[in-house]
Amino acid sequence: MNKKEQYTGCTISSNQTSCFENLTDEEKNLLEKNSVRVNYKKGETICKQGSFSTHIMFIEKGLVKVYLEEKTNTLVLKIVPSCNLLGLTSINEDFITYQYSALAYFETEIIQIDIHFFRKLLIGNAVFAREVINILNRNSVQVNGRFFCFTHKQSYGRMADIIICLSDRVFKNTEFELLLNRNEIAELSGMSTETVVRLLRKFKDDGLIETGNKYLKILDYDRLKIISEHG
Amino acid sequence: MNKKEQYTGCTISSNQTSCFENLTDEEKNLLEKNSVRVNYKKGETICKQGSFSTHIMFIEKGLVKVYLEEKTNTLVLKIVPSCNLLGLTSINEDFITYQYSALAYFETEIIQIDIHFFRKLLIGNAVFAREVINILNRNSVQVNGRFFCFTHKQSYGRMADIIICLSDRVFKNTEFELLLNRNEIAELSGMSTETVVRLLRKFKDDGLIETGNKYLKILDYDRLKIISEHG
DNA sequence: ATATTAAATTGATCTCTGTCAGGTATTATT
DNA sequence: AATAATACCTGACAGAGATCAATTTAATAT
Repeated sequence: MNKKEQYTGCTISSNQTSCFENLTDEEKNLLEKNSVRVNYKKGETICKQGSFSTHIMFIEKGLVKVYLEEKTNTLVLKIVPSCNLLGLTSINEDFITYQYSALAYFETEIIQIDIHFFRKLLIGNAVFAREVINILNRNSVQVNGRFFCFTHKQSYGRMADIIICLSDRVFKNTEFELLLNRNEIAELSGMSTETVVRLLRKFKDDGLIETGNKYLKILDYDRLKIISEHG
Repeated sequence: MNKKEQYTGCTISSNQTSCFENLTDEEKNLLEKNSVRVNYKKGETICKQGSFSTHIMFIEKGLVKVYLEEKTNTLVLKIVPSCNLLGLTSINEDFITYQYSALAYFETEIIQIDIHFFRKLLIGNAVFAREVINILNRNSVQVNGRFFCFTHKQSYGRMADIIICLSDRVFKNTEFELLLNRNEIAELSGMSTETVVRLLRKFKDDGLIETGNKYLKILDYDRLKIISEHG
């Protein structure tokens, strides 16, 4: 029987797509011709919500923050690692502009694929289209889970979530160099910077984690997990 | 130039799919054979999160609440009117169970389509697949907008949202019989029943709406709109 | 090394909104 | 019609977390 999954505020999809494997050699060739590689430095904007959507992006290397913005408000939808696609929403011609912004968390290499070409690929290759549907669905499920967490968990739980998430999915180690500052963690977990500071201190005082200068170490993974589930 | 859309907590997709128009006559025939019609009464469960996903559902008539649940918590993702599909997530074979629950708000007629057959349709007909992709994308955009609202707007704004939404999209009239009770409105707008009551009273006192026995009338649409945008 | 800017921290306060508890009105049932 | 059961309403209270202001620490530039 399936283990019943708990929702976590975790944003980082651990999925990696292999959708291009479904293309024929000829399609792959054409893909090559209709693509360009672009490198982004930490903090650079990869695509901007509201601007014309001219291409679909494939993350070749790096880590990308995908977020919504309106006035001064921001909502991080997901953090996307390498081997994932960005901008798929605009496959739909109703969405002539990007529906979200994306930004490089650090050094990131993107392959831009012409959107008209991408649409042609979809029409011409149903197996490929099917794989894209799968990607979209995995995405929704993940964002929905995050939505659930944001509305039902309080800060303790969300903080625990993000620590676990960083450990499990990004750095794959219980001890890691913390590349995000307090402000970025706040954004990710949907709370204020001050609250992040206070919670991290509390977790430290309680012996759950150890934090130093830009580094974080999990001391009591199990207890964090419990907080994640009940907080 | 495009008017810049504001996010609203509005849940009701005004989209209606016509994806089946892309099928050949033969496919339509097969579709007929692989489908059954089911009628649901108000409050009945149409599909249950966590149960095996055996079919995709098409809403022929009615109104459906789609929501996530975990323990005692609930999150309404969207309200879906007729001519829309449910359960598309499970096109992806990774999701052998439904990822959300759905319930009839009132008398609803559903066409259940065998999921294996639906998958075959997708593989066999790229135009159809493309339309399904469009549906999924419209869906995500809507749910994301709602996510944004829930995290950034406070109760006043969300309350205004829902009143406008009911008026514009469901009953298509500024005066309507309120089919939802306070508890259901609370669920929809992500707040407690008491808060809903208080806000409705406040809106009434401020001359924004008129409420009577199970009915609601908008008196000052423009001011509601302003509250929706700034609240 | 010093100055300047940015990030992290801490404390105090304040507000929104949920919870609880107790009402009244409305609807359903016998 | 009487009773039971919901739904609706109101007030009091409390707690989570945001905001503001001030200080310390770290990072960067001169």
